[in-house]
Amino acid sequence: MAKRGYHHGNLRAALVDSALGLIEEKGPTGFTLSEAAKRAGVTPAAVYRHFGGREDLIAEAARQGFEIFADLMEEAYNKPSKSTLAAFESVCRSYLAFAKRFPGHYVAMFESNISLNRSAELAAASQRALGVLENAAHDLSQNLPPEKRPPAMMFSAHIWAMSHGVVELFARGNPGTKSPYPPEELLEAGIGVYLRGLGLIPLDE
Amino acid sequence: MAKRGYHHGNLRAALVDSALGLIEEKGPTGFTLSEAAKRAGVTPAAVYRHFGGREDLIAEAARQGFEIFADLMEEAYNKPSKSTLAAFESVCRSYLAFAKRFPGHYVAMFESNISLNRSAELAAASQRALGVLENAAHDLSQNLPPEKRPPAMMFSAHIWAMSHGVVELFARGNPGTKSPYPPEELLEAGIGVYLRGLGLIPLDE
DNA sequence: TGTACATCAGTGAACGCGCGTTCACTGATGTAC
DNA sequence: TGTACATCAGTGAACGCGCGTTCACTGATGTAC
Repeated sequence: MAKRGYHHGNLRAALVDSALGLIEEKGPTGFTLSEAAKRAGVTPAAVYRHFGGREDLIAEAARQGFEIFADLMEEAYNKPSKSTLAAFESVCRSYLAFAKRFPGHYVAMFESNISLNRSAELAAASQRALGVLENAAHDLSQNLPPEKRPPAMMFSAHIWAMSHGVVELFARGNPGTKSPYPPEELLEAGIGVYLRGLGLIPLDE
Repeated sequence: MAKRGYHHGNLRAALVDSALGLIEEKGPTGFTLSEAAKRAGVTPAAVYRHFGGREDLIAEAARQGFEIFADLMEEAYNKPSKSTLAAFESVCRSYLAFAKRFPGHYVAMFESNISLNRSAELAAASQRALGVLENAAHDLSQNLPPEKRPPAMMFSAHIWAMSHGVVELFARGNPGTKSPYPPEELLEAGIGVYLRGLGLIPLDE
């Protein structure tokens, strides 16, 4: 990111970065505006040139997270592949990949108690991300005869729930909980079973 | 709970209760030792007669939560029912029922960043609860021929993940997210699909 | 039943701390001439 | 190219606050006689 500002260069971006680092290292509670400012090499007061306050900074981190999240899932979905099934599974893999690669973002998005309606931009970004998943689910469900087709929204909610559950329970270095299986394997298997249950994968495959 | 103490009666229990109320109302961050003491009608310093400190109080709330959780799931599982399938589904329903009925406990257990190994009692309680779910999954999987049988641990991890995901994403009055379906319905349907995928429910049922 | 005593749950004051936020300021940068 | 000026990003000090924790204490309770 090129310097463009007056003194710091791009303090706004640097603040978001330190916030993400803090969240990642210390959990959602571990983030403080003052500490984020300190990490960016700046006085706490300087933050107020770029953000309305503590919450706005978290919200911006979450917003960026949803944008990246949506991009990654979109990329996975649009990657040329043999089938809608393969495309869908690729999207699911990218869910977990995102959570592991951008843990700070993930926490800001889902564990910081930020309202997704706090700003229009945040709401739009989160809807875009969830929309990708829902689209993938919708397209895949077209492989089923109409009478066996689940509502796309329910379908994607199930996938989302299982993915989120795996991330929260098994993908974190959760103190005291050790995962019985690698999270990728666990999620892949779980979604496989679920898709079989819908009739989207033959039972004996 | 009968009075049994000297001055307050049973301050220890009262403190856990106020902590749970606070967590429920204000989220995991909203809990402070001082406020919990105040709600129990007592000076913050009094807390130290009963707990090592702030974290110990949360840990005790979580421990009690796991005990209740385990009891409820056990009860659901041991309730006489037509089949292992019915018993299993009953356990799943009790998962969500617990989360809705004891939201403070649920948060203390899963969102407070308490290590489950912080004390032997907490570890035991959490293992007991998860053990019930794993047993139910194990018993149900016996309905399958051995070569199609999933490892009980993976089976129960999937159910746990989906249940937890539904709770976190759709069962909370999450600000900004509105659930597309009632969480009970969503979870019941999701688990139904999953069980079909394992071959535990006929596909056309 | 009455009294003296021991116990120990809860008090109240104090602590040092870091927090989010405010404000008048300063001084590096970009711009106009 | 050089100078004067305007801008505004970041400073530094200050604020009031509630936090978790400590400590010597006090006074209600239970107990021994």
